[in-house]
Amino acid sequence: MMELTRKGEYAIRGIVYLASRPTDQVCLLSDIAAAVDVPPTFLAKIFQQFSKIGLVKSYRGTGGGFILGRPADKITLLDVVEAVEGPIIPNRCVINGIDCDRSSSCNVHPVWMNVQSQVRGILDKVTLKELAEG
Amino acid sequence: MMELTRKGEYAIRGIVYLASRPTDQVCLLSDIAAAVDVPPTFLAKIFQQFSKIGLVKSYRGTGGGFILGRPADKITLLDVVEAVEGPIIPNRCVINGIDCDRSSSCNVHPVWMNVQSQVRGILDKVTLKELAEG
DNA sequence: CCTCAAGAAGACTTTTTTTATCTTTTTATG
DNA sequence: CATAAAAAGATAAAAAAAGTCTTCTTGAGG
Ligand code: SF4
Ligand code: SF4
Repeated sequence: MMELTRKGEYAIRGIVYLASRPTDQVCLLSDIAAAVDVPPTFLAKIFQQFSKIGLVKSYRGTGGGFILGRPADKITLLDVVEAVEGPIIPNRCVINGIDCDRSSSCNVHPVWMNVQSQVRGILDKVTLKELAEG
Repeated sequence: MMELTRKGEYAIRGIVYLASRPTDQVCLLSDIAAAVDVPPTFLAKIFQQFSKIGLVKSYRGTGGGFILGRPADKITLLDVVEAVEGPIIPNRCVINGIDCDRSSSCNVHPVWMNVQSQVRGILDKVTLKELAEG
């Protein structure tokens, strides 16, 4: 239960690697993919998602590649995970607005709310800077 | 991410309902299924899993059905979830023994260990008794 | 302006997991 | 023995995950 998909794992590996590189140096996707051992075409999709929400900045054409969209200490693991996996949802009923008809009287519901809150808290306290340096 | 499957949700609903019934009274699977709005054949499979690990006790034949395998305050939400969903695994590398070749130098690894520990902690503190009564 | 090197976008495929259902067997009751 | 119920196993449909392929767009450099 609660398992990160490969996509999520790949996403983290890729962007942590990027964070470990010199800040101003654009990185080739193919280089990142090779370094973190991820299928390049798959990682491309992931970085496209990153790019759309500004987690990374992309440059096209010759000499193009990727750099972080903001400083590594301003990007959290939660940002990365939610970018590719969607929100942290231990159960459907924690989604705002979408609740099951039992939720008002359900004693399990608050437990999932708590799980969600704790997990988000943990992931939000970890930045790419910490992950890249250690 | 981290979403409980329907099987897990059904499992919880079913056993919480069972915990809300008089302790000594065997419950028909079909009654439980109807009460918690779950496909009876699916719930049957779930309760078979419960039965195998002693979470519930089953009686076959006429007048048969299910009762809890032990007192409701001795069964935790973690017991129930892990019974049908398997262990709480935020990422492959938290499984004992099965670690990726990067795990020793990986800074993300401890984060998943922490997530696992926190989530297990939360679920393990909630008993069926609390859930059934409120 | 032409060519080449990158990423962007979208369609497509394969594999795995989830969500069931159906049939047959076993066990117990009366 | 007839009937009631759970156990077990096979099967199937649907959804999600994982990965590939092709085409398009953008930018640099000659
Ligand atoms: S029954 Fe309770 S735990 Fe399950 S989905 Fe509804 S509110 Fe959430
Ligand atoms: S790279 Fe790190 S987080 Fe990912 S599976 Fe390996 S040890 Fe775990």
